Amino acid sequence: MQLEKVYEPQRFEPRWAQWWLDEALYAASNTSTKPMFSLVIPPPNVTGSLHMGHMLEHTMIDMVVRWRRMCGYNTLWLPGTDHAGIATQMVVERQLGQQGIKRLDLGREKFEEKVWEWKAVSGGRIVEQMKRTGASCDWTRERFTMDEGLSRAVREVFVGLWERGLVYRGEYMVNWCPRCNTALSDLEVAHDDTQGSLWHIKYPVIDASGSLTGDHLVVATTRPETMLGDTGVAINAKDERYLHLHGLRVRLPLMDRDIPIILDDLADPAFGTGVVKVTPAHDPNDFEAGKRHNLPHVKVINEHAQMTAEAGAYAGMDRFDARKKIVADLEALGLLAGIQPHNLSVTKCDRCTTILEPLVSKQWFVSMKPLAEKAMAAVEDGRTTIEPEQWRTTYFHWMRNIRDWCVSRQLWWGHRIPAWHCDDCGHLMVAREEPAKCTECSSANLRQETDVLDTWFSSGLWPFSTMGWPEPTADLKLFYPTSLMIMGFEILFFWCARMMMFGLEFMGDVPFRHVYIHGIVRDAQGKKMSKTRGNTVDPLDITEKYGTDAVRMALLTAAAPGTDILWTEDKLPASRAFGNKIWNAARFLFLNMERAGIEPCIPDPAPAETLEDKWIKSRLNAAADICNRALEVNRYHEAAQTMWHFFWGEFCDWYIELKKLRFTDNSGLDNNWRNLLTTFEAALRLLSPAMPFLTEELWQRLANGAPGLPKSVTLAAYPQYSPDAHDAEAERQMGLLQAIITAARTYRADQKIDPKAKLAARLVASGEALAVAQSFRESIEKLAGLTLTVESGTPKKDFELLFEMSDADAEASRKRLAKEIEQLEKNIANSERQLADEKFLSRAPEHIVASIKEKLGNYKLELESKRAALAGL
RNA sequence: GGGCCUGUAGCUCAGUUGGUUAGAGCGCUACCUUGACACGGUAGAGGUCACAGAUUCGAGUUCUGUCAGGCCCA
Repeated sequence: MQLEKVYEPQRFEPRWAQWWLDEALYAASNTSTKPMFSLVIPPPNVTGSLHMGHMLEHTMIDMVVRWRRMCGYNTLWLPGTDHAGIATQMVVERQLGQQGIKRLDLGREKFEEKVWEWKAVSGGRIVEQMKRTGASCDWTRERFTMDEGLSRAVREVFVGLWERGLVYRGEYMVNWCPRCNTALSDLEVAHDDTQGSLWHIKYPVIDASGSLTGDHLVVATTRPETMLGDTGVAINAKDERYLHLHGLRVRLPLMDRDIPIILDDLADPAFGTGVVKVTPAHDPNDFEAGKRHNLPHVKVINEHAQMTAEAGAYAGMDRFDARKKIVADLEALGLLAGIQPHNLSVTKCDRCTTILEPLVSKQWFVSMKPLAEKAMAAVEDGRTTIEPEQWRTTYFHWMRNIRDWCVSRQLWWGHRIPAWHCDDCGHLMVAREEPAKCTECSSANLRQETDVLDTWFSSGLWPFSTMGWPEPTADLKLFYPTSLMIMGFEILFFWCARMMMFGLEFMGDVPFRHVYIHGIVRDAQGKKMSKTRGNTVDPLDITEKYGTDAVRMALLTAAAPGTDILWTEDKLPASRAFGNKIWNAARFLFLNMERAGIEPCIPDPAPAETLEDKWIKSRLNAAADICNRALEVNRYHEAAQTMWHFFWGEFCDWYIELKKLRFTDNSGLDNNWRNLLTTFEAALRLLSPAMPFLTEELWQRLANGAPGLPKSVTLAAYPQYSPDAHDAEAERQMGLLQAIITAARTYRADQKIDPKAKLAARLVASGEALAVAQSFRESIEKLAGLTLTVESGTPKKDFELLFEMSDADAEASRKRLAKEIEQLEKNIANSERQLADEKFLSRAPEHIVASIKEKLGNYKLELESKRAALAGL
């Protein structure tokens, strides 16, 4: 069998992706008795497409899931998407807008139909992209947050919370997005530090009889347009400057409304003028102050951020136009005392960046404190772990300062709140199914609540709603709690925290045993990738160009816990080169198998007879050990780097190089080949979780359809550590062999000896080194370009390699030796100083002292040897 | 304002509980178009671990402070 000369993953990746799907290779069993490993995907937004963040997350998940599966676990990776209420509604509204259709003209039902149509198109896209990248999900269990079953779970939980008294409805000040036309939760608000202004406005003081006193109070505000809704002016009780005015009133400019001067801590004597206007309808702090002082609400800005009829002459204007006009009008009246530049934090809509308007409205809330307490306890006692550690701290910090969650959204796309209003008596009913008549007055005039729930409400149920809850399904029984959750920190509060709360409340147990928070993929300058910045990388583009395995490897090797990935495209050629290396190692084996008269096969294991066989088995064992332990604790980069180093630095650089010297035509499947092929096959299994496509392609070619083998390398056994396979002797001896070859090569390079010229050399050694040099004499000659004589003797170090130097330039050697001697002298001085230090001797542990002594001995031997060599030049 | 993280080779980053001469990939230099691979091979150069103190026999690693950069929450 001939492999093409160059690794071209595009040729086989789509084929294997499709085959894995067709064979349903990754479907989990809910009747299996094998140990279980389950994980639910953080559901991507159904309207989105795959970006680098997904690619990183899915690659990590896929690696750990594939590894568990190969380790013999009954493995479930449950895929799906969420309906992303606001984002999806925005997209569909925009599309309809292009056809000149308005949502309100269409009506709720028709609009919902349109969204479902769009979902069918767009939801397919991200799933197709995932399939192409080989995500080893159980596609038979794919879910969507708006599926019937998941919607039922949403109703069940909402009603359950209502029955527990944890859901309430009321008039509160909420974050309102005038563009999305909906209330938002605190988490959907972005705070943006902006350079603004502080306007100082004169409010004329009036006395009890209603006449102007000629005095005035100067208030400082960042939002002059809200003054039209002022219903009070606050001063601080400790502020001597204004106390004499307490009890009087001021005449609100532009509106000619008389409003009281109140005493309240809202007024900070150190800020601005120390006098603050109070607008209970348009500011959260003023809302509270208004409650304390019974101030009326005057709503001057509406849901569309336009001035209301209450705004008098400004009615109908946009809030920012009104601001300009009001400032101008105040100035004309001589009531503008000044304008100061001022830095302030502006609240914006997380989705559309529109500046939010705090508005009072009737919304649905979930009481969070009781839920948060359970969620904290579960992490405190270790039922769920959160790693890296810093996120555990963040989790607690947020939970401790939690506030109630506004869950209602004024959207049409989402789970409609299961509540009904009686049009006759006004009674409110929350129920699992639509009631036939009012439970108070028996009227049949019922209207369902028009609000829908925050998308994160349904996402919060994901680990159990996807498994069939509230039905007691076999899936739930086996796969809940899930084993692991891998996700980004940006949804730690939005999602992870809520899943913890809902899981504990409704399943009586945590949703997952471990949470691992990965970093985010940034651009080369460390900036977050975003479409508006235009610095995004399309994972499918680079996948097409370099292959999925290369993209995976580039991400994995860079993904150290707790750090973000600065994405530079030069990571890709490197990992594709690694793929090419693997490909060509295989190509080499296949070519030589043909010469040896061997059909591709995975032979039975053979005893390791040669040093290189014993050594590579020991190294494979060590690599398997590191990979298994690293994957156990989410150290993906460590596993990936270990695979890389084992395959390239050990298997290719040394093992194959030594093995090829033993090839003879028509040898047949001897022990030499058995060892080589079984090691190669084990290496493919070792690498499979990281590079599933390439390893599958090569493994299938090697397996050659032989009976009795697993269907796919991705279902074969992952290499495991065995203490018996560790061979210290072989590692030591191989180390000597490598040192001999490297010494000769270094010498040649230093001396700039023609690479084709054979160099005569003498090796003096004793014991193990002598034995190794004797049995590998020809190999050393070939790999280092020598003609070598090996002599028994007593070298100063392990061995001495001597060259004929009659006409060679000794200068380079002298320089190198001098440098090495200098380093050795430094080391010796260091060690001697340490060993002369009584404090060190008395306080350091014995094994450390012993190791320093041994080190010193070695340095001295080496120094002697180098000095002799230098003298001999 | 409260909290978290980062600062190690030209670049991107590793560096478990303090203990050999601080590592990798890319890049760089020299040589090699050696029959698997130039997406390659061989050999190199390159770091006072941001700075200042402290603890310790011993600090890249622990503690304190300073500087620089980033993030989260108000």
